[in-house]
Amino acid sequence: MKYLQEELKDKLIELLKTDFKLEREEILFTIPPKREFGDLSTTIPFALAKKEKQKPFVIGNRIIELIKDRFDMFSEIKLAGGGFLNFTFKENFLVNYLAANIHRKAPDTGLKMVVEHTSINPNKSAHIGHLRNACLGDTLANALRFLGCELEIQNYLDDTGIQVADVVWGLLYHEGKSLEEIKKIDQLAAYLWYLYPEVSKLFAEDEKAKTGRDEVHKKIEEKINPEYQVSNYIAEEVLKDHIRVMNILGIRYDLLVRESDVIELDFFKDSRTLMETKGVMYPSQDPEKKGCMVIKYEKENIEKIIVRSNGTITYIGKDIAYTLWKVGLFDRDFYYRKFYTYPEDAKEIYISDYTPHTPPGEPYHFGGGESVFNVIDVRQSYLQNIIAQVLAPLSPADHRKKFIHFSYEMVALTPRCVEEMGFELSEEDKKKSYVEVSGRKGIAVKADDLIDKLVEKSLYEVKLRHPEIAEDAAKAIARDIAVGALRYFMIKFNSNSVIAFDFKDALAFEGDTGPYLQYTLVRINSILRKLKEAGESDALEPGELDSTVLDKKEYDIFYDMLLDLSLVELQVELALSQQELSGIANYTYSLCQEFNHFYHLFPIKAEKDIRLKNLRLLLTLVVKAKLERLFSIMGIPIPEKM
RNA sequence: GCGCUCGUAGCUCAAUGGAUAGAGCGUUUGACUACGAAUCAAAAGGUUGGGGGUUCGAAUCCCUCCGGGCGCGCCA
Repeated sequence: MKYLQEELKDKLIELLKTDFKLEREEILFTIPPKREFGDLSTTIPFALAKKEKQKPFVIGNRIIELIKDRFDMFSEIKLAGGGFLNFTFKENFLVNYLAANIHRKAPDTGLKMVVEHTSINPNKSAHIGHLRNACLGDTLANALRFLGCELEIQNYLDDTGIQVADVVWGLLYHEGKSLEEIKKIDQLAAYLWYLYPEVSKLFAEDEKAKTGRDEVHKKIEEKINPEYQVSNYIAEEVLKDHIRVMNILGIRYDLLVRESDVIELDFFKDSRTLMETKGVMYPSQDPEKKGCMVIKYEKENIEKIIVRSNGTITYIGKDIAYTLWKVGLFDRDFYYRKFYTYPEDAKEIYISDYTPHTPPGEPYHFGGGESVFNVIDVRQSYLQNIIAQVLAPLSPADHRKKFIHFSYEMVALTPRCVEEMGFELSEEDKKKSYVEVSGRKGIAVKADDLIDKLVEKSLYEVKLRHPEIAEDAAKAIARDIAVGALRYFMIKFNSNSVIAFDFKDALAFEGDTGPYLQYTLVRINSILRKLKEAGESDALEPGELDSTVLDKKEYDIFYDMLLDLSLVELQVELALSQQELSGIANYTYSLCQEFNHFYHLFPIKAEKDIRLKNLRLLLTLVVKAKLERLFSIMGIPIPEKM
């Protein structure tokens, strides 16, 4: 079932089509700043005025002539402010509409979307920058799911890169450990968190160490032991640690893809054929790039190397091959095996492999998405633009696949935060508003450490408020609050603004924070529970609702909320079309603010007038239903109490 | 050098080219004998970095200057 504004758009286009050419995208519904202007506002007359070369109010009046008396739900359609086309709902239309559609869901689109996120180098623990990636990626996937898409979540594992070789060298030759000894290391990812900066420093200073590392890298590529075994062991162990941390935040994956398998199974062969057939890739005529296969990067009118003169494939080439597989542009496929089982519900994650593990007859349907979303920070924009440009002409003209770089800015640290963690800063860095996170330098906040601090603080707050509560129950609540705080913090900022991380802000539980949202919903649940305990109904009585019984003050607040609540689907759609998930967070926050305001003014349980009580209960139920949907999109858990 | 991006209240940030630029934190003041105070109410706080332009309308688009950040390899 389509939601309200979607139906309105369809009908407007239909009614106006003989007189005006109106695109769907030109119809934007907003809520007017003043109630007397109406309930819903559009700027259609302004948009058409430009095309028709007429005054907005002339166009507006023509539109009104065409559409008046054609809508049952409106009592008035009028022009205001020189060209705003404003609609006013009939008395009680909206309240009854929302009451009838509390649990409505978007219809299935039948479209499969592939979202790749997290994709952390498997050589150390995750840090806060990775948390932003995973929180955005998971929220993106949930938002798409909310709008009726089928989702596949992939996590790409760069197991052939130099970063893994760095720590393999560190363990084998710097620390002189054997594979057996390495296997005995407890919390390997965290161990490597400290080893990685240590060896990175050595590579910068000591040529011999660097040469040793390069040899290790080569041996890994050639599958020579013990380097190869150690590298595999590390990559998988660290990956499991990343999966564990993200699972704490409710972030999960369907498939892990190893770069080594993309290479081993020669996915590039198929993408090469495709690119050459379509003339996208060709031998360079540039003497400096003699013997290289290149593509033309239109934006800068330069050639980018895909195959080096020695026949090896560049990073861009590998990424193009993987991306082509993701959108299903060739038949070649990975082998798969089960890699990890989530302890809570036994759900499996699969991993790619280059040798057969697939039991005969067991079908796999990974890859082949309608659209592919790559959640990667803005520093990869250059590369992602190239991939997008290459991909466009390779998919059939009648069925263009979409490749979307879901870009966001990095998480940095405030100088104060860096100093608090005990690092020395240069005078120059101290003056900066933020310092870039660097796993290589060790200047970073480990995801586990941040989560621990959040849990510790929320546990303290929970015990303060509920001293009677059992330790286990308190801890479970504290975890929910910590997760809510973190996930909200990671998506509330615009994606193209740098988060200057500071513990003070990240640990805030008041105001514009996750716990504020949670508190609103926990209290709603508490009200409904108390109603039930008192033997009253916590569900809505059937029958027509009449909001005219409310006095003016209450009616105004009540009606504003109804209008805002009617925009949920629109807000989620808008966030996706703008690639700006913070809109979902901001919208949810404003709904909570409105409800908290309402709650303080007007009692629900204690109200004696049954008509008032029923209306307030309806509002509470609608807010609850909408908040639950929004929370699940953002991955914010709902604690029992707090 | 070229490309991308940011500059909004003391601080951290919102604002689909729209109607009077909004929140939180902090400051000052008030509200728990109440459906939960992780809450609510109120006050103070703004030349949206400067200048020009486009538009019925600009924080938003264009130009320019100033000040930050990031990216641009036969690395990954």
